[in-house]
Order: sequence, then structure tokens, then C-alpha cells
Amino acid sequence: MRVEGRATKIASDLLAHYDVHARRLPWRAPPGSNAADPYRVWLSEVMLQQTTVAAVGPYYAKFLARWPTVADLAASADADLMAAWAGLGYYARARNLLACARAVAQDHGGVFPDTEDGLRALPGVGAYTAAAVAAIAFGQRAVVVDANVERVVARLFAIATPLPAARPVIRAAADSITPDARAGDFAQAMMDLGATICTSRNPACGICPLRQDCAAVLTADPAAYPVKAAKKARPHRTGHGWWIERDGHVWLVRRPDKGLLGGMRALPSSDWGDAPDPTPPVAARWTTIETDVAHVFTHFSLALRVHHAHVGPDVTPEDEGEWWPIDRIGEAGLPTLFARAADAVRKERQADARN
DNA sequence: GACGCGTGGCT
DNA sequence: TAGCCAAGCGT
Repeated sequence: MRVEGRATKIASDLLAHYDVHARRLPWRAPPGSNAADPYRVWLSEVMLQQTTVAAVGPYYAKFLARWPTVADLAASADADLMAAWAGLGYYARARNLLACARAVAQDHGGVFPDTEDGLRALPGVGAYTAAAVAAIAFGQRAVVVDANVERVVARLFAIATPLPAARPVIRAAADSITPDARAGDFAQAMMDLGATICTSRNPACGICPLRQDCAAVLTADPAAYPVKAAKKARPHRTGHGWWIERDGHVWLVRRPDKGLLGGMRALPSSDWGDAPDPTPPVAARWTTIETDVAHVFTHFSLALRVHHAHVGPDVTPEDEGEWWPIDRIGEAGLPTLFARAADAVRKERQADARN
């Protein structure tokens, strides 16, 4: 009788569970087929970076309908792609997505590289995404480590070293349980497990297919893994934005490619430091809306004070920008902060009109 | 290794 | 509710 090693048992237990319980997701090939399109896998993986499945769903559908192949995407205009990405966040991903599509089209004959190293060299493709695409789209054995896998592995092996120092240990442990066959399914099974059972808070250990394999479940608090270093407090900042209206149009600028909301259309705004009274882009009779727009970014929270004014037909701000029709503001591709500022102005107008 | 980089859902 | 968290990457 053959005695399974622990690593082999973990993989077989997990894959058996996955065969029955795999989530049906739009970017996954249907069960039984192994026709994963590298373009679709890559597109979904980039969208899923630090982003929930629920948030990605509509964007993935929209992108796939509008740009069915990597060649279509490579041929799109920058502004169209950035506008389509608006609201999904982490806009460097959108810039890199386009750069990557163009690199594939121009340098790789329109075909994605089929090795981890080849993929890793593409813009916006890091260690995780390269491994995920290599495994899922090309069936190669690759060690796929995202936050789900980190959590599952840290619990399976009760790794007490805090993140991020534990990364090399976790990776080695993940490597040790990754099978040669079905590496793509294994990776997705680990992520499904992390998303649905081995969750960050209140893990459902009672129904976990790896319960018999898990070191953390024997401890008082399995959810204590992975151990994490303390986080820094998030500072608060105040900024100002200006809604400049002229004959049914509003003045929009394009933010610099680098930095926060890089490359996105936006209202003209101040630096978001602590400057008390910034100078408006044009001289006008400014009105300030009553309630600041509160918005939370990754590393600071912001109160955006929104000012609005009408200007005459001969007035144009000095800096570069464009007059955008207000009744089509939804098509401008404003990131969420400025979309909410625009909403705030519209609501105040409606309130004024009633008085 | 640390930091900058969005947004929305959950507890 | 205020913080935590999510299929990370580039610098």
C-alpha cells in the first residue's frame, strides 16, 4: 500500500474539492475544457490585482466585448482605454495593460509568451501574474502566490513569522505542495479556498477540504495566521477642486501619467497637501458646495472642497484641458473621486433650482 | 524592503 | 463605524 506524502495529499484533497466546487467565473474555461485563452486569462489577472471578483465582473465583460483580442486592445486609443478603466482603480494597471498589449502585438507576433520568464518581462506583469498566466493559460507548473495562497499556506504550516518577512518561507512551502500536473487548477483551487473557506476573518474550518492537513486548525485561533506587521496610520488631507462651467460644458484636465490617478481626466484641483487657500484656475465668482467630498485612498484620506462657477464665452483657463459637455459627463471616464465631485455639484444645482 | 498607488464591501 | 481587506506592480 502506497503512503501519500503530506504535500501530495494536500494537492489531491484540494483538487478533488475543486472538481466539485470550483467557482464558475467569466474568465474561466468551462469545466472539462482546457481551452484557456491567454488573452482572457491575462486580462482577468490584471483586473483582479488587489481587486475583488465582484468589482471586476462588469469591467471584464465590457473590455472583452469591446476588445475581443489582444490585437484589438493594442490598437485602441489611450484615452478610450483609460476611460473604460475609470472607477476600477490603480490606474497604472490600465497604462501598463495597453503597453503590454502593444508589446505582445509588436514584439511577440501577437502571441503571448508561454513561459513564466517571458511573461514576467511584460509591462504590468509581476511574479504573481506571470506564474498565474503560465499555469492557467499554458498548463505549466508555476508557483502562484497571491494573498489567498499566502494565507492558506501560512495556516497549513502554521507559519508564525510575520509578513512580509515570511514571504520566502511561504513561497517555499507553496512550492512544496504545488503539483506537476494541473498546476493551473491547483492555483485557482487555492484562491477559491482562500476566497470562500479559508477567509481572512472567520474561516469556515468545519467544511474545509484541507482540515485534516492543516496545522493552524489545531491551534486556538487559526485566523491569527498569517501574522502581519502593524500598519501605519493613514493621514488625512484636504484638497480643492474647481468646476468651471461655460455654456453647458465643464473644463476637464488630464492628470500627469505618473502619480495619483495618473493619466485620468479630472477636474482641475490643488495639490493635496495642506495649502490653506489655493488659487483657482480662473478668476470668477466662486461658490463652494456645503459638504466636502470625502474619499479614502490607499495611503491617505481626503476631504475635497469643491468650488463651482460660470464663466463667459471668452474665458479659458491657462493650463491645458478641454471643454466637456456636461450632459455627457458620464462618458468622460472620471475616476471615482471626481465623479462624486461632479455629482455633488449637480445635486447642489438641483437643490438651488427648487429654492 | 518600503512606499505609492483606488475603490467598494464587510464587520 | 472606522478599519480591514482584496487574484500586486513599479520604483
